[in-house]
Amino acid sequence: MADTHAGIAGKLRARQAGEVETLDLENCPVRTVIGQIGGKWSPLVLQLLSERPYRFGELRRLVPDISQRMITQTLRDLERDGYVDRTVYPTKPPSVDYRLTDLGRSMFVSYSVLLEWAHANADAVKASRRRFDSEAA
Amino acid sequence: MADTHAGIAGKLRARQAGEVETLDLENCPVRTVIGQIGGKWSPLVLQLLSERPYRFGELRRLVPDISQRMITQTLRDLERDGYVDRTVYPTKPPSVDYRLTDLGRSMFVSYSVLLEWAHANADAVKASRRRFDSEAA
DNA sequence: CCGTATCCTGGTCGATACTG
DNA sequence: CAGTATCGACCAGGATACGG
Repeated sequence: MADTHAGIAGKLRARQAGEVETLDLENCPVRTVIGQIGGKWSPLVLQLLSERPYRFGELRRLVPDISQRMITQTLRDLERDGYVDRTVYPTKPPSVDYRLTDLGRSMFVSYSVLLEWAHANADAVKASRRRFDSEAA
Repeated sequence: MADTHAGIAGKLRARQAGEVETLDLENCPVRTVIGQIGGKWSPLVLQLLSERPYRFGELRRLVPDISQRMITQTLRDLERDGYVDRTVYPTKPPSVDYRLTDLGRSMFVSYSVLLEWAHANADAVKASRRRFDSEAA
């Protein structure tokens, strides 16, 4: 079982007892998930899509300073991981919209707990950061 | 107010109503927090420290394949943000231990919700990924 | 035992230009 | 409108060597 984050301390004890058990960092569930949704634009896009479906152009306009390349890539990666569903309407000109899948909504419920913590405590973190940097001299 | 992730849809409505309101991506609370704890080694280290304090060498041995440079840097950054407390015992040879602060424990409570989701659903994500990649042809 | 300093590489992201 | 293609800058992260 390749579960790096489950019971690491248990593995330490096992190792001290003489067993040889190795953590599998290649196949780590946490990295699989966090690696994508922790990206630069993913939280922003996910938050928007958690409210309602959006069209490509809407997302692009709503997220300032995002390049066309990055909005495309972010949406493709979220679709690839099964968080987002992409629907093409073959109108002229074409129209595409994006919405969360059930998996995406399920994930975002858990993610939003952390996101809310971030909102509530970002000032404390920034304060700690300033203090640390000034003490560095 | 520089709160990128709070009420973006509200800002859309405001913009559609003719107001000019810009998102501040430089000073974004989510990036401040996620940028650090979403790093490659931070989740692993935080998970370990959530169990009990650890000494530097223990952490190094517990996290396979981490370089001395990265364990040091990860711990310093977590300390800088106020999540981790570093205690030096001036013994000979010196000994240093690391433990979560109250802020760190508070953060990890929220983080662990997402971490647990990742454990439970990583297979679904990987399956979706494989499906997407094979369809790409 | 617990680090710091230096160099280097691979991947991420942005800018720009072009297409169905 | 909704993308793809290409190039280059930048930086997180790894290897290695040395210091308190």
